Amino acid sequence: MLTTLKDVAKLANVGVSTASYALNGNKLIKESTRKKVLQAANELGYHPNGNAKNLKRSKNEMIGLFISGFTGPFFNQLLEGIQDVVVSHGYELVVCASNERHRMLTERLVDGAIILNYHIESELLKTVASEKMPLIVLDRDIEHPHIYTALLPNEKGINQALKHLEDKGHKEIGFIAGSTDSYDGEARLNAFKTYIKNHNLTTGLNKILRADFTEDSGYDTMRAFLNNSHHYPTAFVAANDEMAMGAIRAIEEKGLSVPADIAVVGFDDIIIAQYFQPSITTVRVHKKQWGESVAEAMLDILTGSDTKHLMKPPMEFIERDST
Amino acid sequence: MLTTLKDVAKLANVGVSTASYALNGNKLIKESTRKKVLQAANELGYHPNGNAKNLKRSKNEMIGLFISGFTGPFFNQLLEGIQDVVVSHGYELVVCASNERHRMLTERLVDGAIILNYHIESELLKTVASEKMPLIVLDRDIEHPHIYTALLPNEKGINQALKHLEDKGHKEIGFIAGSTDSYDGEARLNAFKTYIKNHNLTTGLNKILRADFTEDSGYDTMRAFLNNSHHYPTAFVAANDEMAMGAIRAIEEKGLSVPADIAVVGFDDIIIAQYFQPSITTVRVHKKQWGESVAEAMLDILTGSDTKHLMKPPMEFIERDST
DNA sequence: GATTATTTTTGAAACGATTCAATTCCCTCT
DNA sequence: AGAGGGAATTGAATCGTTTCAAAAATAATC
Repeated sequence: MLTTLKDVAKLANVGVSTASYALNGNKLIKESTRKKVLQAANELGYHPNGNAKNLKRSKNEMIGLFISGFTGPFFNQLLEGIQDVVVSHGYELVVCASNERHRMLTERLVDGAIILNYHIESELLKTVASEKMPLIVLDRDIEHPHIYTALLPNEKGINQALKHLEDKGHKEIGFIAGSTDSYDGEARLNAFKTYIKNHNLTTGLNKILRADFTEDSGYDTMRAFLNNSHHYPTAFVAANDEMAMGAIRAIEEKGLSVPADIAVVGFDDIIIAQYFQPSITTVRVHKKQWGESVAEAMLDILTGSDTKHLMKPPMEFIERDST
Repeated sequence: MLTTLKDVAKLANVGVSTASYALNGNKLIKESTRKKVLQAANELGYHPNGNAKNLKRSKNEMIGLFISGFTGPFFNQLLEGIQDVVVSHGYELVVCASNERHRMLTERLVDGAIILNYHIESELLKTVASEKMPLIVLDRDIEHPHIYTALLPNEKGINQALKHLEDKGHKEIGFIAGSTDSYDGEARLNAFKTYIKNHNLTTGLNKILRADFTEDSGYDTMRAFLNNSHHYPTAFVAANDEMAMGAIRAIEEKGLSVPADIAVVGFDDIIIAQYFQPSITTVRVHKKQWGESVAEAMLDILTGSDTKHLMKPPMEFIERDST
């Protein structure tokens, strides 16, 4: 059997409550007995049982980030930002990528959760969010007293991209959309549609290609499109960089040139975007800053000081060789 | 107050033990009462308290991966591999990046842990490893009945790289090492030294540059080296791809050409390696497979079937334009 | 030296589940 | 109608902590 607080107490020859106080640095305990207890704990290699502790305390000092998977180069920077802030406040961060049960979340093993996982249903989120466990969602919009929302300024980004293309003289612009269950993806698509309509640019439903955020899907979709159409827009906006890269591959394979024949702009500014040939014009999302501000907000919420941190992360348009 | 099992029981008008059995699908409970309980639980939005549950059951059905941070493109694929296997076995995976306390680990909030975090001291690991919580370490070698080791075949990789350079006619080869607290980094360095000695190749201590795994450090170190030396090796092996990239930048900036003047080979085969100009010759580590086999091993250990899964992940030499 | 403060220490009651052992139901069978 | 037996239910103990309220030990006061 693993060593427990009782064992420590026995060895140190004190009551278990004394042992507990001693280990937790309660100043009521005499220095000499604290020494005894510490010594005993050390000798036995004692570590407290977190489940028991958290159960009694009814808090975990732990905040969770729930994502859908570790694929894609997008997460790292966001994670870094969150991580930095969380640990600097004495909490710990756990990252869970799950697609079915989400026990860390539902069983309240964290004090607060940041959600970026479209697998988790909004209904579920509503039943777990509470005073004791606030949520910040990054990938949807939910109305609930304990669910906070931190969305990307997708519309602004798309507008900047389109403005740029318009300035370059493009009149007919297509869009490569991601899978429909992505909030951000659809937000970008909608922003695109609105802009096109308001600016009297030419496009048609058939110029809105549907892929699924992966590079391969971008390639496949663009390839299929070019094979079936004798006429094509002079520019495309993709809902993320990966698809932009795939599309460019397909375009070049078809003997057309980027950006001369077709310009392509991506979204996110993942690291490879600058190394790709041609380097990709894109909308940079400041992921690390986003992470930081989200984490700050969470900590504010947890410590009661109601938050002003939930501002949208800045976006920046980056012009490179693909336009 | 949050809703507890007792609340559910009361609403369903049954004893709390009945409620517990009902929710856990125990076949002793009559179908009609189970319905009642489920209904009540649903109505109250009940989710069990994980801490209480895990405390009583004394298991968490959760395995932890402990890494030092989310920086660097190395982790994603490893993570993916682990994640896939873990969830397909009904466990959940939590990833923790901590550098001080490691509560998830020490407080036994996971049933098993995979360690790739040089911040965690081996002494600590020895005090937490136990029958109830086995460890697999990926970044060191520990002798302990409940700590298993899964290291990369660094030596093999380095040998392949050097053989390749030798075949290309290089006689004098340098090495760009990472920071000294990395087990893999030092293993690569040592493999390099041994090979050089055994094959009578020329090098000197001054041809072993010391950087810290980041691209910038590779750049700085190589730049400093070239500025101070009138003579340089015709090839360098770097302990990872990032540093190789940095070094190449410095070399080209100096007006020398890669690979004509100096050939460079990296290690890991991170995604950018193939996009970089020139694309980087490197030793591919099959990170996803590595992750998978490690996870398989962990599950084997946890379910008692003692493991045969701990084989070293395959490595593959990839020749590209930088040599 | 008895009384009152002041430190220290401690047993016992939570926390919210699971699960054993005992009880209550409900049938079926003499 | 009473006994016997399986099915269904349940109270109570338990997991390993924290923490309250009370006891014990020590020091201070008159």
